[in-house]
Amino acid sequence: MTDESPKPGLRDRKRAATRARIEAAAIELVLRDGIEAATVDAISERADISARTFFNYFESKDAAILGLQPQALDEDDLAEPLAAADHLDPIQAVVGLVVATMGVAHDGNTDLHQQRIEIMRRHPEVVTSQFAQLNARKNRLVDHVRQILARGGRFADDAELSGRATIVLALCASAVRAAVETWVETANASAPTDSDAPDEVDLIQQRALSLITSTLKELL
Amino acid sequence: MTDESPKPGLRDRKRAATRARIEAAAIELVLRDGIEAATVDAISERADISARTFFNYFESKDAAILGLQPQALDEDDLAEPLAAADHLDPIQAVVGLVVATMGVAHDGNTDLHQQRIEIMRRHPEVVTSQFAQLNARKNRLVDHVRQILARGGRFADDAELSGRATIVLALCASAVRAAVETWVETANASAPTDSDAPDEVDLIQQRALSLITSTLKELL
DNA sequence: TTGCATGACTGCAATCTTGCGGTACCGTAG
DNA sequence: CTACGGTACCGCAAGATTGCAGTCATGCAA
Repeated sequence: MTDESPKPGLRDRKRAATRARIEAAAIELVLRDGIEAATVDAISERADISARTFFNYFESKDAAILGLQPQALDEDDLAEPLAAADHLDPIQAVVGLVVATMGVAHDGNTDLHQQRIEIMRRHPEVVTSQFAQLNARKNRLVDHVRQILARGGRFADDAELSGRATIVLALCASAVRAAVETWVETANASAPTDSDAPDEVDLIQQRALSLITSTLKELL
Repeated sequence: MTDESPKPGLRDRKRAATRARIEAAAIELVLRDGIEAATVDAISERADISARTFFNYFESKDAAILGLQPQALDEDDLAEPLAAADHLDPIQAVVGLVVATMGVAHDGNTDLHQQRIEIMRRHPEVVTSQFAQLNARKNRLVDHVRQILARGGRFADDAELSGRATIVLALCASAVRAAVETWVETANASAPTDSDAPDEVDLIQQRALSLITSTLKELL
């Protein structure tokens, strides 16, 4: 939407275009034929690429449907919250890491966004399947969280500490999950969102955060 | 090993035998060639069945390697802990459900058991991949846990309640996971277990339970 | 003993996903 | 303008998994 980089070069422009074509094709086909009938081959054909290239752009069919970036999660992404963690209480520190890692991203495209919401309503499995990725991401944090917990010095042996860290992260992942799922359910009942919900994603984010902090308060 | 049912009928005996053959073949091949080289086709061939039949006995290659039953999880399995839940405090009630659902089963065959431990040491991914199943199982409990939590009457709105239930169950699943994983890690360091560890599985079980209860105490 | 309903086993085809190797194209240094 | 390094794309094949439909064995009733 904004014009941060005026012209990223032909290569990148083409790549972005292809990516957009895949996302659009995926959404259209899923909405039209259902999620089973929308095969990778079909989506790829509609996007004018080979099936092989499809997986060059998205990690999985589901990721393409939801438009999820590969989310490389370099150490860079963690640098800032980790630095901040030093002078925060454990709860805020953990929350910072989680937000940096598991944040529900969404680009500016409202059309696609609305259609994806519709897809999640019709096919809750896609959402579910993405939590696996979220869990994987979680594992990269366990060491950091362990250090944060260690600072508190409340957990004696190493196993206890590791267990706690794992549990705390699972809790965060589940909070995100629970927030998304209850939102999908309730949204299911009400009419398809028109314009009165400017940013449902933010609402999910908030709900998850509130769940997380309220639960962490009792754990840390 | 014991003689509970004298003769379950030819059909069932054959089925059990086939199952055992698959388990043995899977373990042998994995230990000999590594987990990648031990394809479903290879295992099936060695067990004298078709690849299709393989998936008739086990939900996945990993399940076969670890010898995991499909774990139908009928309502029957839940009947007893649910009945008991009525007159227990929430913590004990939840623990009862979790044990009934996520228990780490192992049959009496010590040979296979030892070999599986060795496999888990060499290929931690197999273990990891099984937690997906554990998560799936978890979802069937969320309603029951919600009711248990509701009895306490400490959570106002419905969303809060659902969120809590989801989180509590994630916590339990993670505790099991953490227990298994730290065990695999530490076992990694020490020499291959000989005979001094009569029942490592029980140790895991205990460790998980201790983690669960200690954490639940702070949440409920 | 015979016959039928049920469950077991199988081959086949479709899907998703990944690794490998080869070809075409973009950006840029000379 | 041209050659070169790096990407992008592509086809191919293997591997896990599932649905479908046909065949055969088993358990039980007549």
